[in-house]
Amino acid sequence: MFDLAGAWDEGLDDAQIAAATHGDGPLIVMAGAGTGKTRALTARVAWLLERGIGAERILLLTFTRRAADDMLARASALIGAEPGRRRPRGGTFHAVAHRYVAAYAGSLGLPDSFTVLDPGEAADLMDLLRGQHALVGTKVRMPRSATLVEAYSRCINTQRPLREVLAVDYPWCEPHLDAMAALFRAFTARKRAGALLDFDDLLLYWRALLGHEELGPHLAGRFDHVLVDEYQDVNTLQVDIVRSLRPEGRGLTVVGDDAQAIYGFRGADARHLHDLAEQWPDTTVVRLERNFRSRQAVLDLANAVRPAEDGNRLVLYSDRPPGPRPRLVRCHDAPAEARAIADGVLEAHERGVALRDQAVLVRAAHHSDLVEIELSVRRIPYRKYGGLRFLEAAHVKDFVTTARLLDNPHDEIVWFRLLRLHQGIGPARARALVAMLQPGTDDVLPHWPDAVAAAPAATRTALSGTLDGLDGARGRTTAGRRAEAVLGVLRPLVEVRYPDAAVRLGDLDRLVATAAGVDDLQGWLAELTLDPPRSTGDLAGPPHIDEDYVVISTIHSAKGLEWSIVHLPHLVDGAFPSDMALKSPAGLAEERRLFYVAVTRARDELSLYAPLRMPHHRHARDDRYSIAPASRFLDGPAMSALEIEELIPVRDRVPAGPLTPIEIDLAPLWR
DNA sequence: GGTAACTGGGTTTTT
DNA sequence: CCCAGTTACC
Repeated sequence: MFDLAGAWDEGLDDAQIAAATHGDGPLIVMAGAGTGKTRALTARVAWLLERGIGAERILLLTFTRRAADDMLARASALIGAEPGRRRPRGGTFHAVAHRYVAAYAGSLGLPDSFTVLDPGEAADLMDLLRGQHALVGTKVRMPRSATLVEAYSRCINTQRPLREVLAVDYPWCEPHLDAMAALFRAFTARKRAGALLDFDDLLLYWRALLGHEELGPHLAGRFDHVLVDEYQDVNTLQVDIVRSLRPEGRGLTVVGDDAQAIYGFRGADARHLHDLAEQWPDTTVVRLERNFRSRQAVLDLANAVRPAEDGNRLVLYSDRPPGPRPRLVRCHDAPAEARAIADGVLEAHERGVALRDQAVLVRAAHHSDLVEIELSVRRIPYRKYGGLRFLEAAHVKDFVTTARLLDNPHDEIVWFRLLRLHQGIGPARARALVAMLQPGTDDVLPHWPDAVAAAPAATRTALSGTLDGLDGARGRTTAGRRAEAVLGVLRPLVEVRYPDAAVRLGDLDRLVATAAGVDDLQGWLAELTLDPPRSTGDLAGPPHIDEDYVVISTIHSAKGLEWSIVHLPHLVDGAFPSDMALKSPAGLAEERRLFYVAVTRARDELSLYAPLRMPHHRHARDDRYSIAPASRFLDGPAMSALEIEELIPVRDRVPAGPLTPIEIDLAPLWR
């Protein structure tokens, strides 16, 4: 049986215990960074289980799959779960939504074989349709397909009309308002017709299920408790979902920190966190301010940069010894910054700090380019998280789309992509061939010979090989074998298409290997789409115990994580804060919160880097530089929490005066 | 008419 | 480094 004293032994303090043992009324846990909210939430789940609430009557909505798994595993450990015992339901909003949409596909008018589109595929679909809506041409600037998807998604996620979204966020697109509205209508219709669901649709459909007269209360009634993590990052749709799940607020627990709201660009708004407290008068608010993670010197900086506008200002404090003040390293330029970081990593390693306990956190994925080069040169292993995703690599997309074809051969976009992989088939021929295959009809198989005959002579062998291979793959029974067969189809195409085919096929081999243990290929693909591996290394499974590497991550992907030592490069206006965000006060405020998140990842040591000379990217070709003193985050209060270190004199010297001309003779090579 | 190979300009963050 | 626009080739 659950022993509450066991939880105390883990070091819960009064505030955490108050959160864990709260009754049924709506509960908001305002949790500053590093204040042990995961422990509190875990303890709450354990406490609920101990009170006799069935595990299947608890729903845990978290921001990432990792957070959900982590919490569920810890809760199970707390109550000493015997194997086979039911675990609480949990996952990301999108993953849980997918489960419900799959279970009630029929009621939603969807076939069981519906497909989840990733944003890249959604952009491809936009591209396919834009031609019919006067959104192509070179005379005026046209929104890119990714921009179209973004704008569309923002309308959905904030439930604001397109007119308003364009006026506020995409003013330069306003001339295209009518065309975009028409395109978006066509986009929705096309998704509907092809049983294609993008990420937003998953939320829309789940919300629709919950809003249904009979089904809604039934679904909500399955749970006694709903716990939502990172509530400052929810958007309007997610708020609606939570409200439908807990209409009276009974059994609702949300955890959040408005100072860590960093997903405004995705339609999130921290105001939802405050609205909640006003919605039900009997809401209990528990504040977690005692930080278990960082030394006080790091927290002093965090408190100084914490945005002032938040209503319930949390001030973090620590019982640990203060530790060294965070350093601000002012260095000559970005290469010097990279060298300084590599120096710091090696120096700490010699002191006994494992590489895995050190991280370089960046605003944008490419900010670590030079650091990566420097680490490679010095043979310091690293792993990069965030930024370009594995799933976005062309060959992985090829694999995923082809695998989808097995169960849903009616999807024109997939055929289009697969056909274009063949040498000699471009957009025009692919379109003609897709028309011949008639993917809308019952079976595409009878049309295959026609399609092969219509293809250019040079590609017929390859094309018929592809089609036969697909047919063979459809006959395979297990997911693993099907995945293998798909790779078999793709292998010759990849070999011809990509110069670095060997590397890409290596990736696909690993992907296929992970499919071996699954029973449902389509479900596995949907999961892969919703929760893609965060770095290529993740596919290889859990890393070895003795494997050691520095972590490079975007700050967004680093949320919720911590390291002993953290390096923050590129603290220069235009880089961090990003120049894209400098235009509006709201954008700048979000950058500041992002900075707060970055600072609070550090347990013991924190170094900020401000290169003085940065290529001004608009003129990068001219080798013109802008002189940037530092980021505007480093104002008075922040500076007083910092130790300043000047690295400027360490600049590489070039011999003065004219050099002897150097001649290089390549003639011997051609003899 | 259609494809492949080249060139030059632009680049945030993620479920 | 990826995309779009252009050109050269079938």
